[in-house]
Amino acid sequence: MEQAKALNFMDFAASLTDLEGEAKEALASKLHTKQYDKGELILETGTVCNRIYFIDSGLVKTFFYTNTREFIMRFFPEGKMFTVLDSFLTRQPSTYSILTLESTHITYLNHADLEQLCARYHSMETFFRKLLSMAALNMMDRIGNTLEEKAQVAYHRFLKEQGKLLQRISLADLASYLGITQVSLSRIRSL
Amino acid sequence: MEQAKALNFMDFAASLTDLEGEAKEALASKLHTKQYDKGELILETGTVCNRIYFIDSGLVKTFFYTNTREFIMRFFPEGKMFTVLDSFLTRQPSTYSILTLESTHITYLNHADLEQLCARYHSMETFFRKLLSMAALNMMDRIGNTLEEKAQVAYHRFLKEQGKLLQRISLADLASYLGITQVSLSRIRSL
DNA sequence: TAGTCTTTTTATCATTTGATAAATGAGGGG
DNA sequence: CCCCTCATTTATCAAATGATAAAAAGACTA
Repeated sequence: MEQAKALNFMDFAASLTDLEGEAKEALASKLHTKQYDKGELILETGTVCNRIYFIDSGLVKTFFYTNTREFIMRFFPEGKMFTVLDSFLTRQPSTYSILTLESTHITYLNHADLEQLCARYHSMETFFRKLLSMAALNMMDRIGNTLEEKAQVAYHRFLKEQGKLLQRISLADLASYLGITQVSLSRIRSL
Repeated sequence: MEQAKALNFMDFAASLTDLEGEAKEALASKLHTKQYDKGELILETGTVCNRIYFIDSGLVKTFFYTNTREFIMRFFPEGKMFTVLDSFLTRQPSTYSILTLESTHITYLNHADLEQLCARYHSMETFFRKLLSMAALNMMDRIGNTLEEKAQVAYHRFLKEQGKLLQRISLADLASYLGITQVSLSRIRSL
């Protein structure tokens, strides 16, 4: 169920479901693109997330703040789809923000358009269902890991599973992804 | 998006989507029921989870082991649907087990039947999509909380949000849900 | 009621992590 | 090449949690 390496939104969709010609055209006609510089906010806390994004190139993080610290839900590099799922589904203001960690080019689809496409084309609903399945699986994994692991184990797991990303994110960001402080991560790395 | 209080599988499905008569009949014809005593395993680690469950009455936990401890993913009381999502979707052996904490009556649907229903009826696909949405939202919530919270805060949040359940589960189970030891939980409660 | 088993609490000590501050390192612009 | 800024590491101390053992409290049965 790992998402295939897709170059763009349409390929990605096709890798999940066979979209018949008509659905495919309808989907393509609803897509938009946008370019962000490094360090730009794609979505800000308190805003409803109206879009589902595909990353053509670049890297983003989804995160939230508490009183004292920042916590990162996930990183998304090129070839992945993402959104702030709770806000996107419930239409409520998001507690998460999205920030680009690199110059990033995205393709997106609006919530209303997706709903309409799902209502009209069974195959689009299948696509969306599989997308949600992947999202749910990823999150389930993350819960299990977060519950189970000491920071040290979590760090090494990250190295193994997403080591490539380490070249592209700061240690501060990795720490807040792991749920620890940057100082604590530095300590772990030195062992 | 909170699941409405449903008395049975069919009502639950209807609360999420309008199933047309034919789909409704097809679904109803695929449902099975089963009764478990308290403390019975509904699913054991290493087995593929082939079913999606609705709890007519009772209470279960989904959990996994590490070398040293047990961790609980979630509790599910009557009126809720659940499955071991990763195994159910990927068809791989589950790392989670399901155990009844009370005498429990369930209604279930097999994976193959669900797939078939989804392929045949657009409305069933919508139902499944919404089900996955709810599951994903719940898990997202849990990640955020797990990342963010100190055990003490997590305990009080649980009291507030699911306090009723506390009457029905052991403190040991609550501890492993919160990701701490039972001794640690006892300490927190005494503050 | 006494006895037994389970659950919960208390106590002690070692380990992990957070908070804070300071030192070191790396990169960029004058 | 020097200065500035930002990222990372190191050091110190306090707080939270885990591991272990033992005591206390409850639940159930004979």
